[in-house]
Amino acid sequence: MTTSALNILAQHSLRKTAVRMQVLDIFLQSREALSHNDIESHITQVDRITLYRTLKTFEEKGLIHKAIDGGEKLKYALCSGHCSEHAHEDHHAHFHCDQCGKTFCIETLHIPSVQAPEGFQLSGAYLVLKGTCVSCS
Amino acid sequence: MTTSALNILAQHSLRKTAVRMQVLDIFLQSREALSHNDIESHITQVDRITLYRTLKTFEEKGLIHKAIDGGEKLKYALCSGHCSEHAHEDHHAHFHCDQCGKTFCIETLHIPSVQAPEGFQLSGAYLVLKGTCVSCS
DNA sequence: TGTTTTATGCAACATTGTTTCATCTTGTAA
DNA sequence: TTACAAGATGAAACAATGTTGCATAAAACA
Repeated sequence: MTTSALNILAQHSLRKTAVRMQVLDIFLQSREALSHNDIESHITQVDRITLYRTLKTFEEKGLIHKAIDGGEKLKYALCSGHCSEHAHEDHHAHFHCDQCGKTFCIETLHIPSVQAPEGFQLSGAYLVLKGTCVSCS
Repeated sequence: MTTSALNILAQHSLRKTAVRMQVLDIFLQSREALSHNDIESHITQVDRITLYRTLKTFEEKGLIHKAIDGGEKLKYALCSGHCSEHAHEDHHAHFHCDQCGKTFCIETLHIPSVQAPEGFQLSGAYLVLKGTCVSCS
């Protein structure tokens, strides 16, 4: 299995540290995208600054991706396995619940291909669904 | 014509004030979505707090809508006419330029209808395109 | 013109994010 | 195992962003 924190770090040539292991474990145990604040409140005594840097590193190296949800807070979710430093491949939609504010990756829903407007060059797209999630409805 | 700042305010039963007129004029003259900061730098001497409240009021009353662009900054754009306090109707995509960071409403591109995942109830969706805009390519 | 309602500006505060630097830890090689 | 170099962490200081309460000013209306 490749879904242990230790393996994920090794796969991306990142050093094993206490903070990184804890943060990865939180992501592995979570079904939803997490904001900086969410993570901070799950870990006992982690430095704010270190967490910012950890998330930044994880994103750059392809371990996690930003979950665009139209909300005011930036959230991250684990990449599904095929991402690397050079190519993020998160072509799925995200669902944002208006009630509880949680954000979920909808791996089964791919971004539909759209046509770029005249003169614009397209490099990617986000699709965000909003409404009420399973737990809230 | 209904596209003067004064008319827009009247249509939404909002008082005519200096700040509101200035902010609306900036939106009317802009082809792109504007962040709080963008607006602040276009107006000479406006109070930060007042601007926050003005934008909030405008959004609640249906004059402007949030332009979700996946960027770190919240941006707003003028609604196209059919919005009100009770129903925002901005079912178009937004384009975010990776180069200059500007965000444009793509009125001609409507959000495709998607199927909600099992157990989720859909109330709306955002579609964000990213790439290079006309001026930058 | 006077009164009521609403908007504004200021102060103070809360949250979020960044930079610099000294210290500690990890991985590696002797 | 130990020593070393690269990288990660934590603290302080700062910058940007956003909110709340309150006194004052302006707009709408009788």
